[in-house]
Parts: sequence; C-alpha cells; structure tokens
Amino acid sequence: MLSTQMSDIRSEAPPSALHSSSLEAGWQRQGKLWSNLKELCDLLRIPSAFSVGDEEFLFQHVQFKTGQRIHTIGQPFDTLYIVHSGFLKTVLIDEFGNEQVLSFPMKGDLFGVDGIHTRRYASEAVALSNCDLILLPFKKFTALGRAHIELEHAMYSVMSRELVREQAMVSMLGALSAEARVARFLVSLSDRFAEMGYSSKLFNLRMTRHEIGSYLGLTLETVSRTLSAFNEIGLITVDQRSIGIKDVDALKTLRRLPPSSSRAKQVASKKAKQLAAARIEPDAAPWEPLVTV
Amino acid sequence: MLSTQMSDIRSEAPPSALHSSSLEAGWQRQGKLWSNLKELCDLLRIPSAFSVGDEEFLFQHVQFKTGQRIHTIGQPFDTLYIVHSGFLKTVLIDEFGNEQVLSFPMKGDLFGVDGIHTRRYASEAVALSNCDLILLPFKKFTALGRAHIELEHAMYSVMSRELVREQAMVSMLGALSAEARVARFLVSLSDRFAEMGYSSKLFNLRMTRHEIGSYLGLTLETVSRTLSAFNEIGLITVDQRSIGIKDVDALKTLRRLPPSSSRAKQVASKKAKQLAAARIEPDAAPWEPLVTV
DNA sequence: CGGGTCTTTGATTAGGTTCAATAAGAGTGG
DNA sequence: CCACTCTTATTGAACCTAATCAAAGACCCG
Repeated sequence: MLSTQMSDIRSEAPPSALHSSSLEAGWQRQGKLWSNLKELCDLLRIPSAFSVGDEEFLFQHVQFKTGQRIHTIGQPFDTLYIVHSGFLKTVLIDEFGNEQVLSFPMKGDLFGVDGIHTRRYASEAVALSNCDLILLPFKKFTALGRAHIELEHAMYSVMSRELVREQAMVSMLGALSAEARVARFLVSLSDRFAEMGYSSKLFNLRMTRHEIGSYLGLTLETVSRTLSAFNEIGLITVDQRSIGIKDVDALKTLRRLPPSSSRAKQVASKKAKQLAAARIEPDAAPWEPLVTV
Repeated sequence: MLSTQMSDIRSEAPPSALHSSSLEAGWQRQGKLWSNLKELCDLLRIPSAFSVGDEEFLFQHVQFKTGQRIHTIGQPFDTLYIVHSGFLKTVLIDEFGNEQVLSFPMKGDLFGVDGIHTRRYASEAVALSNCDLILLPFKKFTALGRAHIELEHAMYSVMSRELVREQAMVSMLGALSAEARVARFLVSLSDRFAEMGYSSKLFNLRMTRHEIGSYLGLTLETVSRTLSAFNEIGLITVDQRSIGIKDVDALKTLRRLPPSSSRAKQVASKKAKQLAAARIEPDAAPWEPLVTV
C-alpha cells in the first residue's frame, strides 16, 4: 500500500508538464495555454455539436499554485472559471471569520457563477493544489452565446446543474446522519476521480478533515472518527490523506433511519462484516443498523 | 390582537379578485391574465430598462388551488414559473418517500430552474395557498433573450441569485443552531412580507411545523419548541400559524457559538430581556449566550 | 531537527431527536 | 348543529448523536 499518492500525479505536476499530457488538449501560445469551445464543452460534460470554424474562439488558461486565492468575497466579478486540472475549494466567510466550505471544484467544474447577480463574487476560491484554470470572461462569453445558441443553452444547463447540486447538498445536510454524509462524500469523490480517469478505489484527499467537516456540516473530529469507524468495519482503508474504497455499495446505501418513520423491517444481514460495526448489536436491533440494503 | 389573519388577504382571495387589485398589473384576455416583460422584471426585482414596444410580448398566467401540484419530479421540463401571488413549496422526495422542503416560493420568486439541465424537473412544486403563476415557456424565453440582451442577463442574474441563496442555505444548515435557524427563517419571512407590501410584524405562516422543520433540517417538535421559547422570552408572539415579530434585531443577531473557535468575549448585555432566556444564566457564561450583538 | 499544522482518540456534555400523550382546529356527513 | 375523524400543534421525558474539550502522534517544510 505504498502507491497511495500515485492516483493523480498529473495534477500535482508543474504546469509545464501538463502541456505534454496526452489526455487534454490546449495549445501553448504566448507562453500560456488556450482552449477552444469544443474542449470547453467536453470539459463541462455538455452534449453539444459545434460547427467548424469555432476553433478560432480561444479561452486563456491561468495557473495557480497551492494555497493561492483565485478570487475573494466582494471582489468585482468579471470572469467565470473552469477547472482544467487541480483541486480547489470555495468558501464563505461568516461574521466570525469562520470558513464555510461550499464546494471542492475539480476538473470539469465551473465556479464563479455566484458573482453574476451582484457583479461581485459572493464566495472565495482557493487552490488546494497547483491548478490550471480556464478563464471565461463573462461579457465575452454571453456575447458568444448569442451567436452560438448551443453555448448559451450550455451555460443555462451548467448553472441549472449547479443549482441541483446545491439542492442535493441542502437535502443531505438536512436529512442525513454524520456517517451517511461522510459515506456519500467518499462515494462522490470516488465517482469524480473515476470520471477524471483516475482510480476510484484509491485516492488522496486534497482537503483537510477540517475542510471536509465544514463542507459536510460536521466537526473535524467527527469526520476523523467516522473515517476510522469505516476503516474498522472494512468499508474503506484510511491512512492520513490516503483513502482506499473497499465496499462502494455499502457506502452508497449507508443511511440513518428515516426521521419519523419506524418501518425498519429489512434488517438484512447481506454483508456480515457490516454487522461487525462498533456500537451495534446485530440481534438487538429493532431499528435500522448502520447499513441498509 | 384579533387581526391575525389580515396581513395578506389578497393572496387568499379568488383569482377574480386579483384583477381588481391596484398593486399589480396584468390584463384580462381570453379569460386569463397576461403580463408583459416590464411587469416580469419588476416582479423579479431586476433592474432593467426596456425599449418601447415590449408590451407586445405577453406571458400567460395560470391559477392553482391550495394543495395542487404545479409539477412533479421527473416530469418533462418546458416552462419556468414566476409567482405572481400566493405561496408554494418545492420539495425533493427521498428513497423512503420522505419530503425534503427546498424552498417556499412566493411573490416574485422564480422556480422550475432545476429542470433545465436534465430537461426534467428535479423537484416538485406544490401550492400552499391559491396561487397565480406566470408561465415562462423556456424555449420562447431564451429566444426572446437573444433579441433582448437585458432579458438574457436578467435570466443569468436570477439563476445566480438562486445559487447564492442555496449557498446561504447550505451555510446555515452547516453552521447554525436550531434557534438561529428558526430565528433567521422568521426574519427572512418578515423581510419577504415587507417586500410584498404586507406587515412585517404580523403574519400567518403558510406552512406546517413539519414543513418548516424539513426546510431547516429540524424536527417539527424542535420548531414548535423553539417558537414557544421565543414567545416566552418576548421575541415573538405565537398562536398557531399566526406570528407576531416583537424584536427583529434580537432575531437577526441570534446565533450560537461558532464551531471550533473559542473567542467569545463580547457577552454584551445590550438587551436585558434577552438574558432572561430560559436555560441561560446571565452570569455564568464564559461562552456566548443565546443572543449576541 | 524543531515548530507548526493536521490527525487520531478519549472523556464528557449538550442540543436535538425520538417516543408519547394531549389538545386544538378543520372538514365531513348525518 | 354536533359528533366524528384527521391533521396539526404543543409539551414532557428519555435517549442518543455529534460537539466540545483535551492530549498525544504523525507529518511537513524550512
């Protein structure tokens, strides 16, 4: 288990190495990388057919180093960002100076959208690793959208998707237990890594327990404890930032008993190891145990 | 205090009565109401200057009765809705059939946006009172947007605003105590009523404790108890669905001690009555009491 | 190697859920 | 109009999850 930090070397590599990558496109020009519309849409996972000649519209890339701030709260808005490689976090700062993590943008994600309304960014974006971002000057982009209907619709689509994502987040925070939140977080990370072509079974967390906790509405201790618990019952392996997914299905279906509804009949013992869960007695369980089918 | 249900009669009145209202526009035509672009933007609180002649674009109204479903999850998406009058809720249904309330759209709110991405509604919208909604056929709307740049930008703006709203919701669910959530909920309701021209001091809740709880990530019992507690310490008056706001400032500033940060110095005793709070000893409080400045 | 950050783990407490019982309304139909 | 039912709201008591407080290890970087 010494290959823990091998799952996504590329994003850790310096920008110059990105250029020689075979997976992504982007041309060196004026010492920077550029992408065309097609690449943008591929990145955003948006189904779209573009006419030839669109290659002329190029969007500039920018590199950020770990810890750098892409934009801050209140800063005048003028551009959206698409993650080409690397990992980030977006945060809100409350009146006590505490961070509230809103999202962990990674390859293919769009951020900065919250700045459109007030013309100022409502959140802050910080690079959790070296990042390569594509700049989308909003004015230029909407102008382009009028010529390219698909592009305009793509924009609506992406914003709609973000909204649905936030709704799912609200739903999760409002209804799920700590264990379920952490489990879902791991599964979604795993899925994202798979989409990006990395291993979905073994990856490194790019964020601290504190950041995960903030994102999930939990304390860092609870996150740490929950990961340890998952490790103990064999759902995952944990070693600091390195996570190995051992039982995706269990993680996916892990919930808590639905609030105010006591029909916990199927105490299925499908997976014996799940029942070895710490504070759970396999027999004396008129309620739903840690994991359900 | 017998005028409890007088704060917003109009929304309870039958559609025909709406027509004679002096506050909103809308023309009777073909037995239905119609609104033009200008009215739409006013309703959405979007700053915009329209050229003359825009009056020709008319948007149809539709009426729904209390309890009626406007759209359901999975239903093919083709139109957005703007609330002209009345109250609704949008909900997600989880795998156990439990409702998760996402929002309480009211006058000036846009909903249905979550359907754009997958072309199917991701949530369900239900009328909590008799409603008058403006239909926004999405295709027609985007087509119009290309001719009217302001309109296109308005659309982006509204979607961005929704996103910021959801972010604030996530932040609230992740960081605030039950008391703070209920307090903020009341304040935001109060603000909304004020915007609509109703009393911000006395209004009727349109939703059940259960729905409020779902929205805030709490149980109905906690909501009920918290309202009772606020009532006892004089922040509000409660009588079933009727709420009287007595101390907006206290409600606004009510928080809990920030998670993982122990600088709680300003134990300001600005308002004595606040310190009369139930389970709180004014003196023995090295931590932040119920209310802060 | 040393200081700082991050993580793990334990002990304790408190805030909120759950279960339960009662009361208050809102409809419905005789 | 009243009995009956169903939904909604209130309140109490016990329990439990996750937060808080605390301390020790692990890791990183200069």
